[in-house]
Amino acid sequence: MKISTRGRYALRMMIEFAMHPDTPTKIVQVSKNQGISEKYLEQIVSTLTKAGYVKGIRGASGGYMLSKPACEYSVGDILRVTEGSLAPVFCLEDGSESCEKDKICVTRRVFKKIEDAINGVVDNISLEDLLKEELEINESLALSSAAQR
Amino acid sequence: MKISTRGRYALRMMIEFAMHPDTPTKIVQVSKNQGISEKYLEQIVSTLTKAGYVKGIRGASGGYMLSKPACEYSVGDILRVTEGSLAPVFCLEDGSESCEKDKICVTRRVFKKIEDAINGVVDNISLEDLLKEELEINESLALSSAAQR
DNA sequence: AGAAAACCTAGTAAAATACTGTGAAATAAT
DNA sequence: ATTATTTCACAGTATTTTACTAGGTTTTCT
Repeated sequence: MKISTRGRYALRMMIEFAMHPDTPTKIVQVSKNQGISEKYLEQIVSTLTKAGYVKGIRGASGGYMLSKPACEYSVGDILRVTEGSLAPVFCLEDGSESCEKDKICVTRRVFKKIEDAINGVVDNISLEDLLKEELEINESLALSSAAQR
Repeated sequence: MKISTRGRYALRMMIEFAMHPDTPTKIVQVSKNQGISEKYLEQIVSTLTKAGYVKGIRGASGGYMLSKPACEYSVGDILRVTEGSLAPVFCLEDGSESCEKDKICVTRRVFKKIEDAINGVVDNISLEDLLKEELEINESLALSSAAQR
């Protein structure tokens, strides 16, 4: 019952992209800032581009940019596309041929409630929300380190 | 982001135990009813006994019994003990030495909210609730099959 | 005594996870 | 035009987790 590195790294990468929405962000920069392997980030970002969430710009001075403003992404969007699905059991996933016991299964109902609860959280937090929190934290860190001098 | 068979099977097994709270239920019976390997169920039930959730009675005419009334188990109890944890990331787990970025991490907050949401669901459904639903379904199935004659 | 159950420990095949590696294609800077 | 820089694409691999299987011991009822 864990969110994998793919989803977690994707979130952190998207926040990086959201920080300079007008200039492309390079993978190598994200890698350095976040301490995550470049190659692995490339792989993850490719699912984001395929989903149309980011635009890749090739060549020197290239990088990645969000294709929409940060407020239009939910955490759920990002996690679902990178994780594959947030359903806690396979029988709740979209394409799954419902396991015949469909309407008989009491545990299925429990899992549906769990799924709804998860979606309720992640669909109500936007990338912009994360960005704002991140900026607030960075600010307060800058202030406290300035105070130490 | 999936609940494993251990957790799912444990729930179904506990429902079986809850159905005859006064007589021991044999693993072989659960196995037949649920179509799950005996040996695997044995392994799962051992974590339930170690947690004190069920009592094993050895010997012929033995089996397993709930150690408390069904209303005193939450689905969360059962899932947590069999799954290990329901935290969506390792850094939220009990014994984990919080990853230094503790208070700086914006994504951690998201994951905490997810965890809280999951717990909110599973801690508010009791084994008795599941049992009742199960019995209702069985009844309606019996009625409809009787009507066919 | 014998059968039937729980209990215990170890092993194992398959899948998923978390990467690494190689190189091609596009673009900007020189 | 060439070179450097970046995304892009695809393949490979080590580790971990999952989902079991297997064999045997112990306890207790009949």
